[in-house]
Amino acid sequence: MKSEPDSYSIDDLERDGTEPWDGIRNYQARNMMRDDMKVGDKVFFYHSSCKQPAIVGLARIASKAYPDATQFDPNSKYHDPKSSPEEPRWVLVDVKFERQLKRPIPLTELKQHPALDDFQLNKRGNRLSIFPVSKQHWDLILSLE
DNA sequence: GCCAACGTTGGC
DNA sequence: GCCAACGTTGGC
Repeated sequence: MKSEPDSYSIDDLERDGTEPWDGIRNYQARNMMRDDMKVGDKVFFYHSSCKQPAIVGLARIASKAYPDATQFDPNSKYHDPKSSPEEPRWVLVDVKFERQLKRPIPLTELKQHPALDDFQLNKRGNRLSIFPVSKQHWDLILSLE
């Protein structure tokens, strides 16, 4: 799962412990949270749009998908006037801090491994803020730590 | 249903 | 700040 450290970093998650992952307004990402994520699933926490884009920590899914309250709040930047509590359009999951990596694994380094060519972060135009990681990729990336 | 315009993401 | 990628919007 990606996050811009300027808005929410791995340090913030460590401080907060568990955080509702609000503001996802992409149908593909929403569907993955709704259909594919299970409590206890492991998560890579990735810092995007910053000096050193990198995988920085581990987390876990801490809840099933439930409606994202910010969509009903007119004062929220995530407000969606087309959504209603009766028929919520957007959901979120809670994410629970597990640990920081011993060192951040920068995107530049991930790109150097041919075995990670088809890892989504390494693909051009990758804009999904949430995507699945295969066991092979997971194990390889963790071994770089 | 097509497609141009526009907005956003995110690496560099 | 630039630019590629790509999702969304809206006119037709």
